[in-house]
Amino acid sequence: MTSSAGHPSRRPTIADIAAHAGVSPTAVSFALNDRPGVSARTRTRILAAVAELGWRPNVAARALGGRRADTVGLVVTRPARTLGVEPFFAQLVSGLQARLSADLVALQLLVVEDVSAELDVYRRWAAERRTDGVVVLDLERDDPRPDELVRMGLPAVLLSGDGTPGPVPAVFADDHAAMTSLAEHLAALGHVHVGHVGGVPAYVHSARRATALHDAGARLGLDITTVPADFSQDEAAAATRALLARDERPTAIVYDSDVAALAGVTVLAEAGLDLPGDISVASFDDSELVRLAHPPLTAMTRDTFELGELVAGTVLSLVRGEPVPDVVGAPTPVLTVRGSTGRVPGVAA
Amino acid sequence: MTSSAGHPSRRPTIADIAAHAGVSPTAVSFALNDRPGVSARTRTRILAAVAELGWRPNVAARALGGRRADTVGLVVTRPARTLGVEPFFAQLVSGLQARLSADLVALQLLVVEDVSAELDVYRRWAAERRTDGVVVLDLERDDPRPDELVRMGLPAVLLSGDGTPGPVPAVFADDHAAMTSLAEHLAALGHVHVGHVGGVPAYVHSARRATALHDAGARLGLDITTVPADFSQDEAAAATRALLARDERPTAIVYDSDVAALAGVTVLAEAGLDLPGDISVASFDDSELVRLAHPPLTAMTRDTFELGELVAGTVLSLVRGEPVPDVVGAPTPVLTVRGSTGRVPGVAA
DNA sequence: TAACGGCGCTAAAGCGCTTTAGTCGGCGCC
DNA sequence: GGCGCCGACTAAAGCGCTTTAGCGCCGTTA
Repeated sequence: MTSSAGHPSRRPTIADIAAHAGVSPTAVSFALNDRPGVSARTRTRILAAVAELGWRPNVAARALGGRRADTVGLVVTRPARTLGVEPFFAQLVSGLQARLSADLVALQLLVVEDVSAELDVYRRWAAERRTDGVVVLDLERDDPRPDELVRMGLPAVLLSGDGTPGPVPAVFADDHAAMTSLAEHLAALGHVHVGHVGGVPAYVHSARRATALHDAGARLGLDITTVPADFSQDEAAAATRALLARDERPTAIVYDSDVAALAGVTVLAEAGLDLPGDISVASFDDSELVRLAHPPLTAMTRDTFELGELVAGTVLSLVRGEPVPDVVGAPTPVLTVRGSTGRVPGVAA
Repeated sequence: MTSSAGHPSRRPTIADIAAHAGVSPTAVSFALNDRPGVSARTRTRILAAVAELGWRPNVAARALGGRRADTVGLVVTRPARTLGVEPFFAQLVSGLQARLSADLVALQLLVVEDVSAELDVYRRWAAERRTDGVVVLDLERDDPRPDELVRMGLPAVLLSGDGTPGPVPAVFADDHAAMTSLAEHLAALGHVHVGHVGGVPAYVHSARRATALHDAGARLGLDITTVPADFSQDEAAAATRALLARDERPTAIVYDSDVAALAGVTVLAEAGLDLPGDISVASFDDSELVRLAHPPLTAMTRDTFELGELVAGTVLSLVRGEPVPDVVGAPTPVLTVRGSTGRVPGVAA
């Protein structure tokens, strides 16, 4: 198992394998990088030497020559602790990681306080040639990041956005269509007064979801009330209470995230409301959390792991200079009906 | 905001700032690395030039010179998708990240299939000088990783272990003591027949927990039945059903993880059992999931985020050659009693 | 006054790889 | 038969930084 003994072990360099194969380092480099200028015979001889000596590229040396760093970065601007709570992140990171590691590209993770710190990180990474590209989350209205990234020449892929082409490619899932189907589901169950615990209003995707719900509401004759909340469960709980306190108490509540939904369900339980007998609940994000709730929650299902893979694949293409569409379509979340939504109370089936 | 215009922007190198400050590159390097051989005057002049030109070190060049890569690695050997489910991981990673990024050290994440693939990754990282050190999880009995890591000279810190000094430093939380206090809690409530849905038996910490529970049981007169399960909720559910099917049905069940506990609770609910009226449930891992359950579950609480910070700090010390104790003590998880545990049914309070 | 030593600094080599600019020999062509 | 061309290969420079060796100067010491 151990490499052949002998000289006090020192990592073999391409000079070593060049000597071993009786060629120049240049030839080795060419052979390793599949470049022309080496005969098939020589190439096999070189690769044999590589295998025999157990050579591995020194990434630092490679990166120094202006090459790839074989690393993709992800900077998350959220309170560090929420990372551990939101299944979305963990799933996304798993997916990113899975796709990247298939190509032996590493994922670099960083959590920062705000967008300005995030931009600093990008600048540092670009300057240090630490990452070949980055994934950008939570696009905001008038977000400075895409333009800045273009300016500093750091390849980037946006997750989300509004589906319109921008300065950097975006992976886009149609939240609008998804939210519409949720609204239709509730309308079909006879609900009219629907509460909506939204996400951070500044986020483009949150805004899109709210808009979609209101659009669908107008069309279907629903009375939608959106109350924004941030990632915290406290805000989601407070928003739920606010909705319950309204004159026209909603008979159904839609939550923008699974964590918010769970917090909301707790409030509803404390208020003595039965699901779905007294009130229906749906979550926009599906996850383990939502499935494990009692009753399991109706939610918009999407494969976040797969989404991560898709995003990672897009970054890889971009980094390699392969053509990448301005907007990469991700599957639209699909409605999964579970026990938390039912017919509006007081109406015969 | 933008750097002063002029030459078609090119990253300033140490040569540029040397020219700008009127000294040699060597002097600049010395100044930047706080080495003697530069007068205070010159040093300030150099640092001023650095600031003015906005110089940033090129990590690749640094690493090439045999220096740090400023990166710490974490390889997780689990099915990639479970990563997104277990709050423990996400929290741990957040904590690691938080501590590392304070020192501008990056976290490299990789998920692999098995321990042999994990070792391959370590070998690659060591060969490529990609990471300065690694964090190792889920130690198993006769685990080859510590010795191998020592052999390849890659600094490593173990999370968990059994509290005895080994070839590499370990951060150790006393699961034994924690599990003991859980057992005492159940005994105090009058439970005698206690089920235990364990973790992966090969893991040292799972084994320790099981041992602790059985030890405490022997002392307190409990009848403990351990059924092992892996990370999957299916197995946890099956284990729960197995426990319910026993002649002497347990009046309380202890779960090794939060995810397992949630799956178990679902089974219990389906069986029409009321918590804690009919049966008590406790989870060894605390988390958001556990708190959001109905009723919220009694659990052993520890701050996993903080644990991550502690581990990261230990790796950093190790990498820098600072003295690190063989065993770094992490806080013992503390019992948090919630609504899921109550007096044994059929016994007067 | 000469020898010595230390300080402040520089020149130059080297880390492992890529890349540019060749060199050399053989082939086809007019 | 000389010319140009092409394929296979090499020499050498260069990426940005660290480090080793060494140089000149000044103050100290005998």
